[in-house]
Amino acid sequence: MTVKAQFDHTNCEGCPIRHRAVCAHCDTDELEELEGIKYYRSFEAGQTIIWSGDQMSFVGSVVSGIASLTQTMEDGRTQMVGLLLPSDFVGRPGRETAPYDVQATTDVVMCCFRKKPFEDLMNSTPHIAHRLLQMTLDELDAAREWMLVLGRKTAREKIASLLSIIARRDASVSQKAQSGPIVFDLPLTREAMADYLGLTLETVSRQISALKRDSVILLEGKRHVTIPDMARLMDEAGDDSDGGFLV
Amino acid sequence: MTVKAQFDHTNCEGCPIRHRAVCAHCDTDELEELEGIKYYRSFEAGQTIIWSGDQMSFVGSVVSGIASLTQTMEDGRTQMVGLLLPSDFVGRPGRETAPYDVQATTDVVMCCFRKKPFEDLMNSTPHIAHRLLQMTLDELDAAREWMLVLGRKTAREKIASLLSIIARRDASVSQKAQSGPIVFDLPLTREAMADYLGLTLETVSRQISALKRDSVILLEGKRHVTIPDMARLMDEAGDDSDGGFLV
DNA sequence: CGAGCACTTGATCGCTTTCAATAGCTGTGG
DNA sequence: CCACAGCTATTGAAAGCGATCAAGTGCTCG
Repeated sequence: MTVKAQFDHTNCEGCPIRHRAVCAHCDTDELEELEGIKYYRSFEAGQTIIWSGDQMSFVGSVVSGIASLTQTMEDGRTQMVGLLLPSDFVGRPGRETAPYDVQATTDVVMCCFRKKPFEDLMNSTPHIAHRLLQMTLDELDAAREWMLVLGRKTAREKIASLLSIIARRDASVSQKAQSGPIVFDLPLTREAMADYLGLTLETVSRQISALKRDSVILLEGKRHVTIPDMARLMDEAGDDSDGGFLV
Repeated sequence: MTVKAQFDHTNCEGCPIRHRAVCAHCDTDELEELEGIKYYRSFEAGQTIIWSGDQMSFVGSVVSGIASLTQTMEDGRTQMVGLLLPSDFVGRPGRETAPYDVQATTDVVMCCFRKKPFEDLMNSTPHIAHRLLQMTLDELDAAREWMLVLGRKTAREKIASLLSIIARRDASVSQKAQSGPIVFDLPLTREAMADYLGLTLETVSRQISALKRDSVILLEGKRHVTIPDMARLMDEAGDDSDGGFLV
């Protein structure tokens, strides 16, 4: 099953992630060069995009859908170490093999570049290298924020933290107003949430039920979430209201 | 009390971190430019180098000693999110305020550059920007490795993971042979270890005692550690012997 | 209708935390 | 020289939180 294209596959100007991806600061000439070496790939939910330890033949950007970076221990314990949203960059110029599994959490479309030509382009166009540095620094901040969540927060605070990150991202993507209830669909299964939070899926389920019982969130079905009071949720997450998560 | 200089403070060629720091790939001309804007600062153990939220007026490299990045919640829970060793870079070009506290864990000497001139230099010398990207990607990998430790490992595995990281770094710095026992001094208090591992200091103490009782490690005093069998320690850490931590 | 999947809920277990007491060490001052 | 404060670290006992084991619900799809 192929994911149907919602946009023009050749013209970067009309690309939905044009203003946030690694190509954000490129001028028209640079964009043309990128257009010359890019190609699209689609992945179904559940598919592994890149296996840990494999050769990485391409790098690229998530155009739509959600992918995750996961590490697995020999006995099967797994930890999600990153959530890749539209415009996020996949791959590591200058390294041969992938350090983690990259999995499609939902159906995913990626804009790919073969690694070698992209590395060459990076060396010749400072705009791309500069943007990639900024994005990597942002990811590093996000990873470190998450270390606090994993190391020091309670199960309830972990769930609230995850919900507030998803809510915040949704708000920033759809440019919604800050006030009023926030509504979104959870893009993750309970198990994926558990792997991201360092919990079991049972604990995730229990804490979501508890937050619902305490009216911190409203649930319709399993996935559709309404947050009546964002400040309340942030409080439950253990963050002061203006503290900034980056994802 | 000022830390005594162990090296020539003007000449980068003789700098002990010359081959690993952000300036590693610079040629002679670029190095001269850096020498023009650099200055050294010393910090005593326990001192805070940068406060979270403050303006960052400088960036720089750790020359000697160990610094830590820590986050603190309002109720006092703290999580160390990074360990800065000699040659590691401090600061973030392109961002105004510091996202975390930077604290001197031991006495620290830093090679500093005022932020603005450094940013200018970064734009004009691709070698620096390129090296900083590589270092940032390495740090990102290290942060993600640590997420697995924080999210999924037991207290015993966490301690073993920390010890194996310190052992490995010591080995890489002193270029020791791979085989035979590894000996080093712990540069962290039990409390600092707890903050890094997301544990309490009592649990750290108990697990160190347990590893000692089981002859995974030998202890002289509180801080002097001998590791008779590195493979055994890595096994206790839950890593396969060739798995690679980056710090 | 039954299989499969995602999720919920209950009961119990055990690891880590919490609370508390103590030891060892260093430096200070009577 | 000894007493004592202050700090780091160890160890014990008890409590609590999340994991584990287990059963059951609701939904979709063939």
